[in-house]
Amino acid sequence: MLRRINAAATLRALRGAGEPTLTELAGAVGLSRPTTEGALVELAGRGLAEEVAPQQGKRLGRPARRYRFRAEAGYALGVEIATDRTLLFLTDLDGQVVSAHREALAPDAPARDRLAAVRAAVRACLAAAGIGRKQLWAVAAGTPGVVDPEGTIAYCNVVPEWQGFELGREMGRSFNCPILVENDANLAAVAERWRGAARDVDDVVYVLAGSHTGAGVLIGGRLHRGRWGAAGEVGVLPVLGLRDTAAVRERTGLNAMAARMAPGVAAMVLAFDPEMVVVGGPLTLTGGDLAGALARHVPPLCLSPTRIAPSELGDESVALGAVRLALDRIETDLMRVD
Amino acid sequence: MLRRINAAATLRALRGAGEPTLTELAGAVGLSRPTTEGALVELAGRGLAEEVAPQQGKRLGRPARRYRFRAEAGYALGVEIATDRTLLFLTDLDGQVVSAHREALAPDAPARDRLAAVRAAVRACLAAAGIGRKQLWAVAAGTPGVVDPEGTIAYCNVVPEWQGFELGREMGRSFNCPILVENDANLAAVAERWRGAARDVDDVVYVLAGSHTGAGVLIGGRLHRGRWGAAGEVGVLPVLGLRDTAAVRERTGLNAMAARMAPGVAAMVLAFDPEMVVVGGPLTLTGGDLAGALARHVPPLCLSPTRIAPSELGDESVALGAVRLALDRIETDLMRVD
DNA sequence: ACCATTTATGCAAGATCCTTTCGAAAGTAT
DNA sequence: ATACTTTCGAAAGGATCTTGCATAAATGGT
Repeated sequence: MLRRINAAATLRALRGAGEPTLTELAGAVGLSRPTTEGALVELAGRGLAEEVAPQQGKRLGRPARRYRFRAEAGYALGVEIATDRTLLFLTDLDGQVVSAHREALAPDAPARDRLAAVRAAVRACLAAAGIGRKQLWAVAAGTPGVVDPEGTIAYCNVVPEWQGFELGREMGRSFNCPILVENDANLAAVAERWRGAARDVDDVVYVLAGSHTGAGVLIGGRLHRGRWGAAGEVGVLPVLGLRDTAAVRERTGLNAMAARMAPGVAAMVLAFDPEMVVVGGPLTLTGGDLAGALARHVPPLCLSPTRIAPSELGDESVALGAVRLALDRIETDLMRVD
Repeated sequence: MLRRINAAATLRALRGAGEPTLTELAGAVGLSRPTTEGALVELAGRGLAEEVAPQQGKRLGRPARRYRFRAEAGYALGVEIATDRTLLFLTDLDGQVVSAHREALAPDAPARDRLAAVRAAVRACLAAAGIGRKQLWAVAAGTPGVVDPEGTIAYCNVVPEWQGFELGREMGRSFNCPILVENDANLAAVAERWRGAARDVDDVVYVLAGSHTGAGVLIGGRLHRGRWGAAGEVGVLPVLGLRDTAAVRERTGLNAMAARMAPGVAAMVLAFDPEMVVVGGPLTLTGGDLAGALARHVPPLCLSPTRIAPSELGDESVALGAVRLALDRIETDLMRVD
C-alpha cells in the first residue's frame, strides 16, 4: 500500500519531467534510487512507463538510463454534440491530438438519429487513428442544455428533440470505460483554462454567446456544475438581457447587443468574482469584437477588476474541454491510492 | 512519515467515535492494534489523546482500555465585528462553546477605537473561561464589507470608518496563532451548514438581508470567496432589487420587499444552482417570514427546485461561522502530513 | 593505446515499521 | 471456585525503504 503511494508519486514526477534519468527522478520524488526503480518496474508492468535509449550526451561518466511516460498507453475521446454538427478529438494521455473528426448533424432529427450519427463519427475517428475501443480510457461528451449528474439532458431549448434523452446511458453502451456528459459552456471553460485564454487561471467564467447566452464556471480550477447541473444560467432572468441574443444582434448590431448583455455578464461577475471572463460561442465566430465591447460595458457595473478576453479556441473549445474532462478523470483514476 | 499518516488517520477516527476501545479504533482505522496503539502514544504526547477509565459495562471479557480526543487541548475564537456590536464565541476543539461575550460598538467611531473595543472584549471572553492566549490555536473574525485575501477591508459601505483597515494584520498583533478575516455573510453560510438550517448541504447560498443585501456562498462544502473576496455581491446591480432593502421595507412592508428582492436572489440561485438558500440577517430578526415570502417569489424565476429556508442561528450565525472557520483551519493543520 | 576520472548501476546489509501470533490478565457467568 | 470471554503485552516474522560499496561504462588526457 506504501508501494501504491510511491508508484503514484513516481508517475506524477515522470509526467512532469521529459525523459528523466533514474537519479533525477529519485531526487524529484524524494525517494531513494532503488525505491524509485521499484516503482518504475511496477509502472512499466502497467504499461505506463518505458525505458528509452540513453542520450548521446557529451557528459562525463556512465550514461544514465532514461525513462519516459508512455502517453500512448491509453487514449481519451472528447465529443461535442452541438445543434447542427458534431466535433471529436481523440488524444493520447498527454493530450496530443491523434485524430479529429467533424460531421454535420440535423438539428430537428430524432434523438436516436442524432446519436447514430455520433456513433458513426466515433467509429470514423477511431478508425482514422487506428485506435481500438479497448484503448479508450475515458470518453466525455458536451452538449447544449442542462445535464443532470446521471448524464441525462434535463432541459434543452435549442434542440427540443434532445430534452429528456439519456445521453450518458446511451453512449455508455458503445464503450467500456467511464463516460462523462457535460454542458457545453462548462466544457468550453475547462478548455480555455487548459490551452486557451485562461491558462493558469483558477476562477473563470466562460460566456457562451449563442442564440441564448449561457455560461460555464470554474472555481478553484474545478468545474462548478451546481446541485442540478444548471449553474451559470442567469440568462433565464429576462431583465439581465441574455435571452435571444442572436436575434438582438441582427436587429441592433454588436455594440448594442453587448450593452444589453452587460447586466447579465455583470451579474455573473458579481456572483462569482472570477479572475477573468472568457467570451466565446457562435456569435463571436462571425466577426466583430464582442469581448472588447463587453470589456467596455461590464466593468462599470462591477466591483472587481475582472479581465474580459475573447476565446482563443473558437469553435473547438467544447470538444477540447471534453477531452480535458476525460483526461482529468483518467488522471484521478491513475493517482488514486484508496 | 508513514507514522504521520497513521497518526492523522487515528486522530480522525478518534474524533469520529466517542470513547472508543483500542480494538474498535484499530478496526475503524484499518490498522493493527499495536500500530494504532503507537499512533495513540504519539497523539497523547501531543496532548490530543488521553486514556479514560474503563466503562463499568456488564460485558464479558477483560475490560478494554478506552481513549478519547482531548478537545480541551486547544481553543478556537470566533469574533463577529458587526456595525454596532461585537459578539465572540470561544470553543474547544469539538466546537463546544466555553465562553461567549457580547458588547456594543460605536458605528461611527474611528477604526482604532473599534479595534480597541474588540480587544477588550477578547480579554473579557478569555478571562471568563480562564483560557490563556497560548491555548488559542486559531482566531477568525467576521465583518461587513469585502475582505481581501490579506485580511484588509477592501470595501465597506455600512461602516465607512472601516474601509481600508488592515484588520487581519492588526488582530495578528494580539495573538500568536493563525488569524482569519472573512466577510460576514460568508461566515453565516458556514455556520448554517455547521449547525443551522443547511446541515449536510454542500452547495449553499446564505442571503444576508440588511440595510443592503449581500450573500455568502458555499460550493462543495467550501467557502467561495472569489478572486478578490467579493463573491455574492450581485446586490451591486440596481435592477436586481437588493439595494436599500431595509429602507424599502419601512415604506412598503415585508411582502413587497421580498418581491423586489426576488430577482436578486434568483440571479444567485441561477448562477450557483445551490441545493438550498438560507435567509438571515437583521431584517429577519424583527419578525415576519422573509424566507417564506421569498419562497413564493423566487422559484418562479428559476430552473431548479432550490429549497429556501430561514436561518436557524439568528444573530449568532456570523460569530459561529467564524468559530467554524477557525476550527477548519485547526483541523487542516492537524491532518496535514506534508 | 592506456589509465585516471566521473557518473551511474546493481547488489547486499541495515534499519524501520507494520502485522501476526500466543500466553497471560482481568473481568463475567455458572 | 471454575469455565468462558475478551483484551492486553510482548515477541517473532515479514515487507519495504535507505544506506553503503564495489562494479560498469562512458569521457578525456598522457
